[in-house]
Amino acid sequence: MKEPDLPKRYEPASFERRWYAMWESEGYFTPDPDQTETPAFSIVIPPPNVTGRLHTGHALVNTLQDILVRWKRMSGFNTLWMPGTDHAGIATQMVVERELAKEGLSRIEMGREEFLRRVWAWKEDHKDQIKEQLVRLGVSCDWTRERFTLDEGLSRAVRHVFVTLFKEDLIYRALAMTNWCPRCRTAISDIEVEHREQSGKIYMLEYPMAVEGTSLIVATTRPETMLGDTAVAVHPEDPRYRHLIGGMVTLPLTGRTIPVIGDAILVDPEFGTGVVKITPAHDRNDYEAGVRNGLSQIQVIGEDGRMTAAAGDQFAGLDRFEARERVLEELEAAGLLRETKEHVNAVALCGKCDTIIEPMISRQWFVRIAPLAGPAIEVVRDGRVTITPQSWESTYFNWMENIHDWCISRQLWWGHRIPAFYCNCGEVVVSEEDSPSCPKCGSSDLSQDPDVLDTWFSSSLWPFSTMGWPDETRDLKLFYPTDTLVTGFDILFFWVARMIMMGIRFTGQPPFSKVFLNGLVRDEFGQKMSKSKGNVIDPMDAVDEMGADPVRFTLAILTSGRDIPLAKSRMQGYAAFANKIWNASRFSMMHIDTELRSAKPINRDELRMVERWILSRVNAATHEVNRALSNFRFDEAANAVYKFFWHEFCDLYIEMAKPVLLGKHGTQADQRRARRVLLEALDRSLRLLHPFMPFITEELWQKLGGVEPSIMIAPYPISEDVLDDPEAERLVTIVQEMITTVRNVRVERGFTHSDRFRLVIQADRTRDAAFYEANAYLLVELARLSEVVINGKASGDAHRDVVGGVPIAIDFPEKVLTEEQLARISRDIEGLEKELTGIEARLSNEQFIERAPAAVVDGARSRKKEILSRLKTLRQNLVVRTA
RNA sequence: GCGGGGUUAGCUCAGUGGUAGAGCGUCUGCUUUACACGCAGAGGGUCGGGGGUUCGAGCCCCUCACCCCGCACCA
Repeated sequence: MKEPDLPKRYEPASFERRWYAMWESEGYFTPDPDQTETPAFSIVIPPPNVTGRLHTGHALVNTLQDILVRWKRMSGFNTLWMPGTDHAGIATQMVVERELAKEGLSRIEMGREEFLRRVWAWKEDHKDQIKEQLVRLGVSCDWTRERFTLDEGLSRAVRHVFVTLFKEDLIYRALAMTNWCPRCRTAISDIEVEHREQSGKIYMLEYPMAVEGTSLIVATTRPETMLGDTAVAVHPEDPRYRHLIGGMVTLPLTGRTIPVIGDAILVDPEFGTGVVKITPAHDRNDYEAGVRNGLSQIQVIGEDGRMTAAAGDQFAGLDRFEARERVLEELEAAGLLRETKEHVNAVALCGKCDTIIEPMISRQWFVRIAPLAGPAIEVVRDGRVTITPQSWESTYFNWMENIHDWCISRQLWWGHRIPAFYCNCGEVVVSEEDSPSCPKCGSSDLSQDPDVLDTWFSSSLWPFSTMGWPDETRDLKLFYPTDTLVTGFDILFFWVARMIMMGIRFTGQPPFSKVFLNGLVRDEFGQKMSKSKGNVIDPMDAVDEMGADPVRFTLAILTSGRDIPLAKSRMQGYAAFANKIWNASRFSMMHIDTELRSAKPINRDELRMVERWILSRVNAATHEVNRALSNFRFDEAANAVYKFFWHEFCDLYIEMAKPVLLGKHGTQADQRRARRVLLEALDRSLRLLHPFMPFITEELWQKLGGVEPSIMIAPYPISEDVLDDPEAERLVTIVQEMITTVRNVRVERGFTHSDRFRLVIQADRTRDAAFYEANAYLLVELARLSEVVINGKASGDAHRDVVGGVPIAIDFPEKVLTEEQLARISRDIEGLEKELTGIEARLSNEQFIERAPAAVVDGARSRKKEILSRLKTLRQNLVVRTA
């Protein structure tokens, strides 16, 4: 035995950065471009915002990808994980505008060119932050291929797609009702609008009829829009009002008179007063009603959220919510505010800044999406693309089948500028060229559309634009379509669906065959993390505190397909696991020379039962980990390796191997063999663990003197049938249960750790008797016995039990039972009797015998036998004096 | 209104027809020479309520209750 060259505790800070630097400099993250024969495995990263910071959601999605990527790479695939970042139009522009505001600057004053220069500078300053944080996590992305959505190559792909879709009339420009964010000063698409229930007020306003002397009452939650009303509608069949159709009402505060119209689509006579005010310029339904009825549109709210001149002198320039108050005051004064009621409604908010959306008519670019959606629905239906968890497929279909055209123009400066050019002659030129000339009048004095594209437009091309498309590159040939996409369910519509549509349209294939949607990271009580709740866990703080491996392992073991309740205590628990791995390796190194790594293969015929057992168990864990990872069951995979390593390898195998390793039992040949098996089990364990805990496994592997230069390119264990050993599992399990029984009774009898007893095993079957004889030392050591007697005679007062069908007796120095043990035995007996009643009821049921599978019936019969034998034995224990 | 998910041990969650599980927490011992970030042992659940199918239901079907998440509507 020797002192290992290893600290007593797991100290991740001492090696994590070192190994990452080695992996990267050795080029292990970069696939071999010449290996066209090897099957490829590729993943593209969901690109984080270029100026963002890593949060727990990123930590999760990237840990999961890295587990898959490392697993596949070790399993022999030519593996590419494509990294990169997203320019994130609105988000980045907002951040930089905020920074400028601190200097008292605004982008408007600064101008487009200068502003963009500042954003690029900001991007350059921050672009490495996300990468550095991902590196701390240990992700094995191929950084030599790092991409950015505004790179020249990706921008070319964007222009090519835009122009192609425009030529096919799948992109068009139109005046339409759009969601306008007065704060971001841009239109946004429908899915960027969030709805939130809010309690507010609804107002009943009186609109006097111009001639009839009566009046109509309309209800509204947005009184300021009345300034832009151009009609009042009733249901054409409504007997209360239909005679008023064609008449006029005087629109209060404006002096305008507007018509009363009949519209069966807009008006539900059952709802409210049955009269609806129509503001075509500021409400989606009203807009459509306006188009149907040829009404004019009066824009009373401007792009900045302030009232326009058209709202009238007394309101112009007011913020829309100030205007609301003023309108109400004036109506009140005029006696036309008839009623104010509490009202709950869902307000539309900008998904980026929470500002209330103002519906506004504007000229925007749209993708005609239905023709693209059809094939994208098909590939999920026919299984060419699978979504896990599968329940998301219905959500996908539901959305795709009711999809609306996608507004892709944004009134921002940061992003891909729309490749449309306007000529003074009125011609619109859509071109991939930077400065096309007008095909109609020949002029070269065209002005480019000032707007940029929705960030998600470029994101939707990510799986192939990052690989050099539209050129036919080697990357595309080798790695496209990619294999798996891992991302959060929150961007299923924003990103996943659109990638599938664009991928099919432009490459003829869906961009990936499997989608794994991970849940939302929540706090330990299932609450959303938020700064205001103060329950946010910063993944980098956690990495600093505990190491990257425990953080990764925690995220993996919590990923079952639902939301992830992340708790500090969980991470601490898996930091303890890392320490366990560390110390088990440390123990092993006390017995293993590194040259054993090159030792000859294990001769299975020489193995002792416990050695056969541990190899069978490591094989079972190997099988389970591979199976679980294939099904994206990260929790099951992590659990399998955790349970195996801690509770089987450490708690049982190492303890069972100690007598031989320490030279207390067996020959020198036994000791050599035990070392070899210990190494084998540890080696396989570390490789199994590597995708989950890359750093600690590398550190330990290197200390063990691995054959390959790095564990990350060593082969991943695969299960081998030859290692499965049911006999060893059966016998060693019985030994374990015997040990537990002795320990248990020892405590209940009030004996201590150092008291030693004699154990008698009635092993009648000759083959098993030899096993117990040969392994008696295990029981002596682990159950702390004085001696084990096979088929001997126990004293009449010994504690008796039956373990795995084998009767045992523990000879205690006193025959006194404690109250506690008496109670325990009685409880055991009661439990067994209850179970017996159940089994007997089943066995006496003819239907059960007839219909249940034979294996189940046999199982019940042998269980009955076991219970009877155990009951008989346990009852003997009660026939003694009590204390 | 449409769709999806959930309700299992104190907490957070696994468990898709055959004798109820994990982590953390709790209780009791233990400085056993890899590890007290440890070892050993224990306690703790009529699997949301009701009904049905089945020889057998936490698991399948129906129904009720409550919770969560999308989408749509909201004058």
